[in-house]
Amino acid sequence: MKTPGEPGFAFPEWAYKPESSPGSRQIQLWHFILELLRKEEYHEVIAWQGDYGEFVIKDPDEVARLWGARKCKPQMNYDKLSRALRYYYNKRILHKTKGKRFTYKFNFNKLVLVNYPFIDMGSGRVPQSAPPIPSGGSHFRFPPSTPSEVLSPSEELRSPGVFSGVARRMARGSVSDCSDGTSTNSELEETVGGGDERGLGPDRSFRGLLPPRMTHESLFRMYGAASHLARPTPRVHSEPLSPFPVSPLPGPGGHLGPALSPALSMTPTSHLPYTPSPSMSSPMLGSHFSFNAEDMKRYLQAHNQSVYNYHLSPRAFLHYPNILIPQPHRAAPPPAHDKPPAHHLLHAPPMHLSHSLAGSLGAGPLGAGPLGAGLEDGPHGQQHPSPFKFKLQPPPLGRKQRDGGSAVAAASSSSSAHSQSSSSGGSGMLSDSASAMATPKIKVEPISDNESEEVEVTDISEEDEQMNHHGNEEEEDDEGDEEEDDDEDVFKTPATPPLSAGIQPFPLMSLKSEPGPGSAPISPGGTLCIPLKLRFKRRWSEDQKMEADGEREEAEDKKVRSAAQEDGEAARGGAGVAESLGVAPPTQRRSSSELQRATAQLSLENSGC
DNA sequence: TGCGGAACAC
DNA sequence: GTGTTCCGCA
Repeated sequence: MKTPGEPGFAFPEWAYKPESSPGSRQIQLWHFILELLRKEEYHEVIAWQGDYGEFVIKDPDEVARLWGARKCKPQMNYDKLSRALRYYYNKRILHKTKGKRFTYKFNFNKLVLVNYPFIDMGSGRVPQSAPPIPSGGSHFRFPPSTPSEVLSPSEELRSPGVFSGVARRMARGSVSDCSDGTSTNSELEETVGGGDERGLGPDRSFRGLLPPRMTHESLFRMYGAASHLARPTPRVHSEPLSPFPVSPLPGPGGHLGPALSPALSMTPTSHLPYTPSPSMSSPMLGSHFSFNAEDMKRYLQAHNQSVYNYHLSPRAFLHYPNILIPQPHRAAPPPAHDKPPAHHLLHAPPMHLSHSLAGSLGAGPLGAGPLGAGLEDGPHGQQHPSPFKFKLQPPPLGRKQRDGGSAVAAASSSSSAHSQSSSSGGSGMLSDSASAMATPKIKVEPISDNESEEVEVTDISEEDEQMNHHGNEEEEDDEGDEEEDDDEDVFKTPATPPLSAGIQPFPLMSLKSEPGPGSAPISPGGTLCIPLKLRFKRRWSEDQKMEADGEREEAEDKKVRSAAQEDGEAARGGAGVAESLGVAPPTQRRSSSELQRATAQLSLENSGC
């Protein structure tokens, strides 16, 4: 098992390999696409459109030409390029937006989140349409931290600074290789600008980031800009929208920021077993972020949404806990609208987060489920905390699969539901159970293909959400997404189902309901907050355990579930809060010191709440 | 217009 | 492993 924290932590390799993958000759098509998308110059040729990472190739021939130039393939044409794009379907890097000509959509799960969190899809300048966040409706941009930002995911991730460098490389390098490419190159380069490569760590660093290990610093670096954002930073391009990039947490939140994106990345990769959260937390905790709660929340929301939107794995959500958004109340759902706007990211209603969190909390270890649901809200506003199911994504399906997939998807969804219901009776339980379920199953390995498991998880959540939401986010996309999901396959983990039932839309509810108290060192202050923390701890601990012991996981899950159920009951009773939870099983106990610390901090902070 | 298999190059 | 090229199919 790899833990996120571990160096070996695995993300799909392709995630790291941006330009540098050998086979790719330094630049991969999708990177190239992103590059073009972020450049205003190419907006006429290719531009973001619609939601989430959806983009349209306005001038296929030109895009092909540019790509060919970069790759020194004069013969390149759209037919060929499109073939390459189609291969991404399987990798889930992209999918075709059905019904829209020349329109594709990035699966940020894997890509963006992982790789490009910082990237601003629409370059900062050009808001083009940054890939809008689905739920939010608004488009979010990736935060371009800087011009350089772009980059290849891998490097980017690795080192914050790096990514800029990478971008450069991409720009330059990619194009530069060929004389032909020059045109492209030049442009790209311009955007890229800089030259600082910080070539920091290689992929590994990236990996490291995710996990607890990720150093805050690194994160900050990565998000540096973002961090700034939080504060009045200059850079922030408008990114407010972009979930990841920017906000991540600005300065104080740096942790978050990093965490988030990393988390995302992690999730996407899915590699992270639940650990992420813990890991995240630990770091975060250590640094304790000082962030504005609101901003954080918003950010988180956005993040969650994005995650959700992008089909990130539920795990991504886990991170949120760290974030901690004390706010229980979820207000209205930050509709897409809200989020969309630049500020929104920051401002975005925490709802989702809290809400999601709550759900997750209540749900169980996996925040994901709830989170996902929460994320989704965007459009609707609240969404139900639909239980998301974890699906393990199987390798991308080809069309064939898709075909079958539609049916399958339905089935899966249904099945997932079943599993959930069956598995956990309780609402909250689901998440937990799911998480538990998931965890064990989940492999941390990097896998692209293997992703199935890891990614799957993420996807699953997505699917679940989608399933639940269905039209919400992507209408058009939905199909695609669903397909993807379907394709991905889903393993459903039992968790989700209950959530819907159990999970309460309102974060508060969930919070209260959640058990927590017993276990964790709760801080006096906000009981609610504390519970959450506890919850997180539990989750984390659980995750960890799970990772550690697959078997135990189940047991724990059960316990948790029971606890959750209890919690729910308690909540109902009114008392709530965790006490009932005291049950919090061993997992809590186990919760790593980090977690505890984190929770403690959180609690403290929250108490303020 | 889009998909995906297959062979092949790097 | 990634992408290119070619091709047949819908």
